[in-house]
Amino acid sequence: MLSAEEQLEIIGKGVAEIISEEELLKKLKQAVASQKPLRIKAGFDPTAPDIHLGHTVLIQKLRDFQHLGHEVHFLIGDFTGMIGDPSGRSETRKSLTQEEVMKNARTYQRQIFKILDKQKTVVAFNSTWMKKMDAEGLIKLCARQTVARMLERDDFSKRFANHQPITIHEFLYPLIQGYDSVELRADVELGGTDQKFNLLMGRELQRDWGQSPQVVIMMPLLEGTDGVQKMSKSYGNYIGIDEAPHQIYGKIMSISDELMIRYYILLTDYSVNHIEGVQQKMTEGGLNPRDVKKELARYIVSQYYGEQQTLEAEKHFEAVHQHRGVPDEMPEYSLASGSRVWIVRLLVDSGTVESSSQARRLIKQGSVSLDGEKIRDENLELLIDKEFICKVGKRRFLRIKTI
RNA sequence: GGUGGGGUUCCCGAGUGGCCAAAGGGAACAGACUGUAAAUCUGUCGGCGAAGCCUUCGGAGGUUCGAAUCCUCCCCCCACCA
Repeated sequence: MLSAEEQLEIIGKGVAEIISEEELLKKLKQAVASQKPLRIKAGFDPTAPDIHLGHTVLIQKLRDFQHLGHEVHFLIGDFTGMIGDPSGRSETRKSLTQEEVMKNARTYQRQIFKILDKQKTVVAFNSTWMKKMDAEGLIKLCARQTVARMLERDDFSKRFANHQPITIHEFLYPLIQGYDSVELRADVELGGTDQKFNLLMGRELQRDWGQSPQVVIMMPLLEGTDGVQKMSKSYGNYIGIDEAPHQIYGKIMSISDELMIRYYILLTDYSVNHIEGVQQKMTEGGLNPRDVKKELARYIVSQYYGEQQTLEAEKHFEAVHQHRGVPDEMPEYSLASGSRVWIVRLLVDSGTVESSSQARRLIKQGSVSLDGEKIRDENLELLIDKEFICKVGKRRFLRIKTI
């Protein structure tokens, strides 16, 4: 085990806030002295069954702890998932059914072990203890906090001020999340900055239950591909770690140059110094941002797929986007040899384009080409006598085969 | 329970009898450019083999030559008071 100070440095990289650093150092020292690993808790709401890069910021920090020899408790909030975390929400979340929650939880587990060491990870479900809690227990838990305290929370107070509804069960969420820390006897809990209130609740409840309060470590929220809103499935700006390698690669290449730096800081192990150096070189013109971005794309894809697939993803990108070429693989559509097909019909029937209106528009805009030749006539009747490659826009391809 | 305010195209949001397939913004898509699926600029942005026609403004009826707009009923949402 590394010394407490060395550990603190690794843990501290990239975090938004630690409450408190002194307490953490103290706990680390104790762990080193007693050779007893710390119990690290991170809770996940099984709402989005796809883990995306935003989640990985936190999971990678858990991995750091694992590497340092600590015990990671991956808590799946199957019970709280039925409430729906109100954090950062401007409206009440839909609650999930038991079935949905369990299905999502399974997917979660499969995905996190792309990053975490399965052998060293304890997976827990908060329904284990919450299902046993009776009404009396719940009321006693509720008695620990006041409405005023709840309303201190920024999202609640905003909603309250804006006269948006807050349902009472939403107040239970932070209480239960906090109580989970009691059950897990967590030494440290990790969460996003938006989780601050919930994380602090754990400290208070642990104190109430006579435990030493957990240290709270908050990770910054990763912006999605739009560069504005946090990465989230519901905003459609996410990059899922289950996506195809070339998809991940491409999505990373589509982020703005500015956002790329942020991704470097939160998603790679490069030191802040190194990243600033790269940034400097880019502004001076010594480095092409495109190449820097390609390196980021390689870095991330190779985390979830091997070298081989990463290289293929890059080749795909270079062929299709950089050199405006044709990918190796594309959807195929077969037609009888010698038949004649109206180009619009072909695009619609093959599923390349959604409607004939859209196909016409695209043709008018000069975005449809056959074997590299632009089509201008939307009434074109195509004679199917050989294999064609049809390209729509920059990245939609169709191979037309003959039978 | 009482009183007000709402539900418009993927999202936000304007529209209060014809000029409305419906302003504006965002997203998306396309073209140009490039250093890339960055940035920027320009355009497109319900459907139909495209002439015209059809469907769309919470739902169902109605008034009218004509309804997103007016009337009736219903459904849903929100606020204030209790």
